[in-house]
Amino acid sequence: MRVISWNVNSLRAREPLLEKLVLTEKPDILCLQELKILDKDYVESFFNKFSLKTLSETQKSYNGVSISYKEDINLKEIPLKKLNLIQARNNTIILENLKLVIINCYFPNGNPIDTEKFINKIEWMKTLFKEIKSLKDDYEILLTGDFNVIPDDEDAYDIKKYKNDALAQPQSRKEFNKLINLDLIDVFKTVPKKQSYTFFDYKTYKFGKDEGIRIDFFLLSPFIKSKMLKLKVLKEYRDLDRPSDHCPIMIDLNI
DNA sequence: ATGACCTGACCATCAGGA
Repeated sequence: MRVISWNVNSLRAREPLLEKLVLTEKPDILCLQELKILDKDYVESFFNKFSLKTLSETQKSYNGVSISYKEDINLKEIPLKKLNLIQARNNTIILENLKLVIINCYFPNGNPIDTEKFINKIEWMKTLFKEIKSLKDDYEILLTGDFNVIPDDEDAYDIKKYKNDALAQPQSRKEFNKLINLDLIDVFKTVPKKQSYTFFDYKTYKFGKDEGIRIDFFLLSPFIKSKMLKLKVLKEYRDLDRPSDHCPIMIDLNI
């Protein structure tokens, strides 16, 4: 089973690259973030063209997440409503036959740090922690998406630039580590730094300078990790016409 | 450097991203 996660920074703007991604990489499950479109029917019909079913949480202009999947996959949605109370930031699905839950998240950015936005980021992460804590008793976990957290200094090309950024604050890292301490494995952690960056700022053309940060993740329970066949940041999609500022991330599982 | 670039709103310029 191949799972891809991608913060597309607008579905409409990324349609040509999404088509390429779907046709080339053939994901079984495709988790997207930052759709920036309200129209759920539009999102669904876009992926229908590629024989993918889709479930989505949307809002106008901002945020929005979706999970598309091959038609023969048997799954059900479990809405974690507390994660979508204010903005559309989560879809969660269960594959009952595998006892696996897949949680797709667009974590709040949280900047600037002296505002309500940062408080809301930390609250949202605490809510996610509680949800996963209760799910992990019954299910294997695959948690993915744009976490908007730089967990360690080495996950940025120059951590000094992020000293006052919500992504690298101790509180943000603490909430990230609480997820890890639920016995979830950050599988990209052992991938060499320059191959594990997932975001390159449009401003000052960071991609060309290889100055990125690692903020998109797969966090897996140990059994799912044991089924991992392949893992890759699809960096080439950051180098095409009209790219997202995030790279897609891809994992193959022997399940 | 509270910058730069990109997107959606909507038509001039702002909010938001990270």
